[in-house]
Amino acid sequence: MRERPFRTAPYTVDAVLVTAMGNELAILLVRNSGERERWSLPWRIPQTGETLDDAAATAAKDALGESPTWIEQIGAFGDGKRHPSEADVSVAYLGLVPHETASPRAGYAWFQIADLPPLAPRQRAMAEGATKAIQSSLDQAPIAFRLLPATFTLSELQQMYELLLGKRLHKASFRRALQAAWLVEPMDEWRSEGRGRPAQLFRYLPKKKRRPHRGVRFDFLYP
Amino acid sequence: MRERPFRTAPYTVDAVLVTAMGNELAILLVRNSGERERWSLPWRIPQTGETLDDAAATAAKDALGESPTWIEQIGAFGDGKRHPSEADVSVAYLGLVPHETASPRAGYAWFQIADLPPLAPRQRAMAEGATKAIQSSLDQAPIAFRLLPATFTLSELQQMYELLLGKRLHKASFRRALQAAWLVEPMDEWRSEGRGRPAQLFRYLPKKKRRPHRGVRFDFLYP
DNA sequence: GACTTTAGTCGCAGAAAGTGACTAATTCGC
DNA sequence: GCGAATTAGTCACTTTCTGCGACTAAAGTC
Repeated sequence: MRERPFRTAPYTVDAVLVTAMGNELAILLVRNSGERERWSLPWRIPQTGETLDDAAATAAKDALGESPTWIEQIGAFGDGKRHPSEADVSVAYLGLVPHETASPRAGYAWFQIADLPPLAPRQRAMAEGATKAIQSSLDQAPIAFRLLPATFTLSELQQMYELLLGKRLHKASFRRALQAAWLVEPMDEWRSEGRGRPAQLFRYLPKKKRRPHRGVRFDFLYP
Repeated sequence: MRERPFRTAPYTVDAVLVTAMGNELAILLVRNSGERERWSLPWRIPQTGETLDDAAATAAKDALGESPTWIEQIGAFGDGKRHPSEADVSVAYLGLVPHETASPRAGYAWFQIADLPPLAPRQRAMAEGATKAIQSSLDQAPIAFRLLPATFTLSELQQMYELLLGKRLHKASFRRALQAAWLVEPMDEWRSEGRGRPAQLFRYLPKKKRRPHRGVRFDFLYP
């Protein structure tokens, strides 16, 4: 079983880079060299000595010029579906980028998640896996904060949550919950957005207090 | 970059099979052939045409004689750490087994999760990844039910949750939450466990009603 | 038959969430 | 300059949920 020779790269690392564009999530794709209107996720074959995480970070940096504010592996995809490379397994990473600071390099472009061009089947599965990962870790990880710039208004934060959750939230409840969770810290700055009262700026407040959880919540999503 | 020849198997699929033994979670390990007291996770190199999921199911079946009640990929592990094979990446799967019905084949044995023998570094990482996966999807997936036999008493279910959560729960609150979530269906059977009033048997009730969720819960676990 | 043990329920007090109405600070139209 | 419009931020009330102690129920033990 060992010493079996392999002729193509055994696996790739693919990056699903996500940002919030307007009122939609968007994914970064790269135009396939040679083919006219074929796009794919940015991917990379790890070099010897390069870890999976390294390879994902490099693929992201090649695409964006800078590192995502969040990057996390979402799993290995294989199962016979086709991929731009000939590898039979790809390891997918989810990367989050604030849209304000994200300027893709030449050949790369953002596509709204609901309106993706045709992709190789395995890459489509990875894109779907990424959106599921966002959904499921939305209340486990600071997803929304990583899609926003370092400072933001509470209205912007609420809009981001509404986008991610796909539903409207009540302002007072949202802010109460936010305060209870000690997630955010006010700055001494205000921003005036044209009309209306200026909004105070906040920033994400990491570490710190973990609130005591209360009882079990049977909010199962699986059947 | 392509056409680079590989001399060893490019990747393995490793199964972290978990059960609840007494008051502890336990993992199934297999004794390494040749070496006296070295153990490892059950693993397998996918054959051509075999998907990752297939390979994990096969590894689990080889170990237990039957399929786990739950199996799920938890990610790819690599990053230079050593593995029994020479592959540089392994894809880990978490499998759950009710202890009552799990009888390992020869060469396999359960080890309490807090008291594992030395493992290859990558396999240790996978075992830790599996326990983290259990923690984080405990309220997303019917983990507890997959560690119990098909029918169980509510006290058994509560004990399983207490084991998984690592804390005691209040009986009345537990049952109220359970009822609100429509997760469980009473049978027309009772079981008498020696002393005390006999307990009614229940079974897991899949599909069906999804309760309307309420507002955001900022119960972040990450810093 | 009294006592112990486990199963299962009730109901209250306090905490948290849903919601509409209110105040505050700015720009725009005139 | 001033009122309308717009966005930010807070308050107070109602409804729902949770923690918890105390209770009833049905079995075995001695």
